[in-house]
Amino acid sequence: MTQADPQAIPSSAAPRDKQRHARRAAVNEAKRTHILAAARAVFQERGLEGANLREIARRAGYVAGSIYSYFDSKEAIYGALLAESLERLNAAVAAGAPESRSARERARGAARAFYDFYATNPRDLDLGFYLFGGMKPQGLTPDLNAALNARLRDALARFGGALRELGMPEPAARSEEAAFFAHCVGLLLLENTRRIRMFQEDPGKLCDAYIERAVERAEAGAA
Amino acid sequence: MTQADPQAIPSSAAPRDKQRHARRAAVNEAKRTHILAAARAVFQERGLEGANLREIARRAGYVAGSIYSYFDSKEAIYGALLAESLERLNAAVAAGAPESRSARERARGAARAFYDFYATNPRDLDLGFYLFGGMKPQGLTPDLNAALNARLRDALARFGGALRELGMPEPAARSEEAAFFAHCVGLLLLENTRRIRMFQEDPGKLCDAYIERAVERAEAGAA
Amino acid sequence: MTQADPQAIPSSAAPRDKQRHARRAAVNEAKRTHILAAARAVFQERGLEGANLREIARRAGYVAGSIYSYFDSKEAIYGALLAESLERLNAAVAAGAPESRSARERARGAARAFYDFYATNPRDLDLGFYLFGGMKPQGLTPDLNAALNARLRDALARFGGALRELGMPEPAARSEEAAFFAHCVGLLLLENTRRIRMFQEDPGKLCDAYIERAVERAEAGAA
Amino acid sequence: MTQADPQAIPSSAAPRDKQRHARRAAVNEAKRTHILAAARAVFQERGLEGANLREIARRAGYVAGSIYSYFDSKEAIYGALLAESLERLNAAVAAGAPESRSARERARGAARAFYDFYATNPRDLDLGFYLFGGMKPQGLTPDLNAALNARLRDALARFGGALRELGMPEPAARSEEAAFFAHCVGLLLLENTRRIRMFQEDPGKLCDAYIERAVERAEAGAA
DNA sequence: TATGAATGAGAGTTCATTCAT
DNA sequence: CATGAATGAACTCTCATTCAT
Repeated sequence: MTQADPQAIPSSAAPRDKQRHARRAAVNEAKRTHILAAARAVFQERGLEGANLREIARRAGYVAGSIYSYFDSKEAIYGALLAESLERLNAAVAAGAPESRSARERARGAARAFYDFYATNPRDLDLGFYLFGGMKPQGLTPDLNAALNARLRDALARFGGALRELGMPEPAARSEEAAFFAHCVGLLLLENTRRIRMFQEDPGKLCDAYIERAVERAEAGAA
Repeated sequence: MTQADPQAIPSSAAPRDKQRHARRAAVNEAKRTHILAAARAVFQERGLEGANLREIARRAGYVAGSIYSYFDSKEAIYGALLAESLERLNAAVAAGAPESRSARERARGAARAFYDFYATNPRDLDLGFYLFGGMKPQGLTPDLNAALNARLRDALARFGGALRELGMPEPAARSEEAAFFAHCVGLLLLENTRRIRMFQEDPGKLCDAYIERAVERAEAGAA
Repeated sequence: MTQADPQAIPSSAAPRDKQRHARRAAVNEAKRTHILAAARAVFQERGLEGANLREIARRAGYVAGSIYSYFDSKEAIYGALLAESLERLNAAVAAGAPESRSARERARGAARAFYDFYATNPRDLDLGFYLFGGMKPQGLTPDLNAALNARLRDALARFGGALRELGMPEPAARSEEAAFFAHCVGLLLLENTRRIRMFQEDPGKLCDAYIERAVERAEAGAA
Repeated sequence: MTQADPQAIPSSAAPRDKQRHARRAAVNEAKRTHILAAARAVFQERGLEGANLREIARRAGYVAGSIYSYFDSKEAIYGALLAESLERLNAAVAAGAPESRSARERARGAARAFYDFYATNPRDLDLGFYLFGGMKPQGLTPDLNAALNARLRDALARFGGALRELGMPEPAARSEEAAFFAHCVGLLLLENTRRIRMFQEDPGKLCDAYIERAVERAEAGAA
């Protein structure tokens, strides 16, 4: 409104602009985070199919159209949600494999934390697969995609690194990261779709058994 | 009109009705199959989310409403499609593990055929998980659900049976069926979502490696 | 921005919000009324069966989906229309039986106004009977139903009250309200369906005759 | 098909054609009646809104399209159904007012039978009003309309005639037929729409009271 | 910034009716 | 005569998105 004279307070004008900009960015980021929290809550309750912008906005205290000030599209919300989900995943895995433990314990802890994260938050898994499967181009740009992939690898690297420390040679360790990820995903899908019931198996125990075998192979130093 | 002597041409009057009825039933079945083929094609191109009745009907040469002469609802089409998919799966697995081969070969053949079936027809996998996850009650009745589960287990039993023959004890063999299924599903999802690229791994080779380890464990007679 | 001193301009800040809110509510109400008017027009031309949301919306200058910003469902429009219709009925009956007149005149005036209202607005009658007959639960909640019933009774009570003043004993007066309502409805239906033509009678005169007899009975103090 | 030589059997050819034609007409009529019975049953169970051709046909042992061999349209079925309904009404009224009784008894009996017919068969009333209100042109031709009106008047004439015998002068008696009809219709509608509940009155008793007053007026020889 | 009004496309489903067989 | 397949229009309702204010 009132245009401040830049010459009146010469040494503080630029910083003031910067400060204002920074504050605005911070506020904006906070609101985005708030909307994402609402979106996550909606997904948790209704799933991906049942979620819609109106409901997400309502939870965040907005009206549907207002969301577009913060996100370009519904798909963009999904993308942001996934990014944030992967941060939580990394935090969980890091917490499950403290540096203070032995390599064996870190391998087990990281792997189990990875599995538990998605077992406890099944909607995060839905989200990931929905997005990678069907998201529209503007929702998941190559850049974002690469960033998300990187964060997922980071999480798995905690497990892979421990296996390497235990003695697993290089090509095998990398393969094992992928294989373990696949195994988890499969088990989680079986659980989420209640498909596991038909086998009368406990997916958590199957995961533990898989982890144990991988650790054994690492210790044996073989592929 | 001309009253046919029932004894003169014994197998004519009633059979003619039967024949007509049979032909009608055959034609009807063919049309259902044709519609299902159209539905499968639509799924292949658009995925489950993008598919809609109008498009399915259009592909089959119908108008949307006409589909309801053959299927009670959209979900019923999905159910039929899944049932048929599982039949093809069983056929593929059976073909991949002929009785003439050794148990080891049958284990490998069945497992690999299972994986290849879904690797070659990724939409069949989508279908299965969509349906078991989100299908409406009237589309997937408990009866149908049980039947579908049974067919899936049939397919996996070829693998599990061979492992048992190789010496894998009981609780382990059953667990392995579930674990192998989960591993396949995970790998396939990684592949379908192009997520596997980030690991620069070949999912087929990862599957083979998994199978090989399972066969070794079976031959070692351990869990 | 400019922090207004609450004491300086006492009736400005909060009231401005209130005013805006009030104006918005008024505009909203006006639009609802406008849609209801369109709906009433459609009913008048096409009847209840022929009416559909698209047409109602089109008349109101909207697209079908837009109506849902103002009404939850088609049935809700009907409900609102009926409520509003009953208000007009009460106003008409009240105008037809001013307090300044004698009881006899008020009985005649109220009864005749009741009849005339529906004779002049035949679709209001259709509406009432359609709704009470076939409306879906969410369209006519028990609460709304009770409220509507009450308003109808209010209108009839003007007639019944005057009869009581004229000397009609209690159980008879209440019965007469129902009987008169029935008589009106019957005559109106005969007129609306052009069925009255076959009797070559004037329904208005038949109504007057009925009213006259009721008034006489009231004055005779008998049932 | 084979054209019979009219000269070969001179005295029987024409009659034979007539007989065949008559038999065909009879069969046709029987089938129409059968379909109407099915339609009536469907209406009784589902009401006019819930009824549809497929269901009517199904009940009659036909397929929807087959109905068009016997009726030009759905509306034509309704028209025929109403015609038949009026026949049953006349039969009921005649039975309720035997010639052997006194004029007073016949007046009461005819009126009450009229009311009871529709009170017992509410769908017949729906039918009548639906048709006269909204039926498409081809469903209710002027001829049919006139015929239906005539049969309705026949039924009411039993009541009006008895009033005349009791001493009601001409213009009044005719008016009373219309007025009584209107009163019945109103009461029946109140009952069918459960609207009568709000008055806590018994519609049958209200009808009796109305009849009694009409009879009294007839005996008093006044309008 | 946030609103709320409005849109337009599209969804699944129902139904009376037609017509070749 | 009866069928069954097929049609096309119509229905209510949902939703992401846009835009003036």
